[in-house]
Amino acid sequence: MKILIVEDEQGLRENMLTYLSEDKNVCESCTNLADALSKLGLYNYDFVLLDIGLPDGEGFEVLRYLKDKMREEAVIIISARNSLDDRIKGLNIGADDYLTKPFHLSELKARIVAVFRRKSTNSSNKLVFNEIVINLMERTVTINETEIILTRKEFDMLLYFVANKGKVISKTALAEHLWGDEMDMHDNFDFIYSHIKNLRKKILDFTTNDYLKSIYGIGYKFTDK
Amino acid sequence: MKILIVEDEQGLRENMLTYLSEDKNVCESCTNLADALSKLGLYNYDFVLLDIGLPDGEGFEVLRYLKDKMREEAVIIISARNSLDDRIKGLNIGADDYLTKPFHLSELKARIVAVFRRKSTNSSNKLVFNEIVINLMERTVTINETEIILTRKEFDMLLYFVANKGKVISKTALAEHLWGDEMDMHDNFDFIYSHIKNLRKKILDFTTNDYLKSIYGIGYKFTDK
DNA sequence: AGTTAAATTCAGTTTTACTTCAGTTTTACC
DNA sequence: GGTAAAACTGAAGTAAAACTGAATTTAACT
Repeated sequence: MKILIVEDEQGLRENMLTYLSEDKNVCESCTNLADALSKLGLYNYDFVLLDIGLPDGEGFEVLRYLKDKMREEAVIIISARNSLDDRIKGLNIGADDYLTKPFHLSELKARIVAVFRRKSTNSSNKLVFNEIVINLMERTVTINETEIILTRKEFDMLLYFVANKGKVISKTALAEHLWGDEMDMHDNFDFIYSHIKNLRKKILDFTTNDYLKSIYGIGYKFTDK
Repeated sequence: MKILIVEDEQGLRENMLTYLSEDKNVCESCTNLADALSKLGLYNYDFVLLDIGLPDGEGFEVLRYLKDKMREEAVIIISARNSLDDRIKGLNIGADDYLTKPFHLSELKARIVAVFRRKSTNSSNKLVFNEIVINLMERTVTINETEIILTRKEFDMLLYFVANKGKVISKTALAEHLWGDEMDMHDNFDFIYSHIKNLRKKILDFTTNDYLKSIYGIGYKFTDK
């Protein structure tokens, strides 16, 4: 595989370089943001190992660049900080995994293999909204890495909401999406109230943000912010 | 949304009226060409659902009228004939969609939504007036990047004002747009005063410009400058 | 079949927006 | 400036909408 290593610490960079090269990988490295973006502009890689704290900016820029250009490179973030925010931010912008310094080179290799397998089986089809991660293939939802168990209706409901993130969804539109338009619910939204309530409860058990806002008289809105 | 239904078949007309009213639309209806033109002369609508075969003429006249006056109303033609000619003729004169009887009311609604989305996405979803940004899909209003929470009536009111930016809106026109013409408010504008007051207050909490000017004895005017 | 979970209904409660009202301020016109 | 109509204001009442917990019905899975 062709791997780009973006890391300013000389020792770590050279260790990764030699260690990964032993496994028949083609490795290149650079020490700052500008060089990384320039290299990515010239070549395609299979993997980018990305330090966040770089001398000329944050590694997130690379992620944004790749996401913006719809590039296929797998990215593993390598960061000194172990904050949840950075981890989630990285995964949000499209990173595939996250590694905190210090780490064993063997762990790095294991993660590369794992990410590669996940990407090639194409089951990494996930939607990320802050601490909420929705895996479409597995039909699972995790919040802060703990899975919440949703029923069919709850999951479909959540999907419809996130598919229309930010937009206001009327209760009738919701009903039509979930039950089809044959359903006549003359002014009876009890079951919607019920499902909304249950979905909200499950979400609020693991995060304090209210993602599902009510718009009085209009409907509901799923929001990121 | 404010919808005008032009349909001479009593059953169908009443069905559409009740069905669409359920979705918080303000609906009015008439049964012939003359009334339709008269109503369009008096009020603005968001949508016109237009039957072609009317007792006193062809619905195409309405389309010509709207086109001639450069009106913004979206038009969905409803016709018993399924001839390609009519369809083409209608779309040529400026109809946005075409529906052949008989049809399901759910299909009508789906088309209304689709036409509305097409119309609104074509003309950049967001309305911007200096520091005020109105997002129709999200049903949000931000002033200097902070969101202000508006109720239904406040939001609809604001929309009506900005749609008629610079023009003076009489209180009766405002009342008719927001409540439909069934509402009789014999010289009692208390609720308008109330809503205006609340809307103004919310706006003035975040900007010092008075966008909503009162024209004594006449009405109100939303202005940019 | 029987068991469990999910979907829906129900009745009672809380919340919210809309309207009304009474009192005050502003405006146009004499 | 005085006056009456028009416009505004804060607060209170009211009905609709939304929410809730639990009960019931329905569907799903051995």
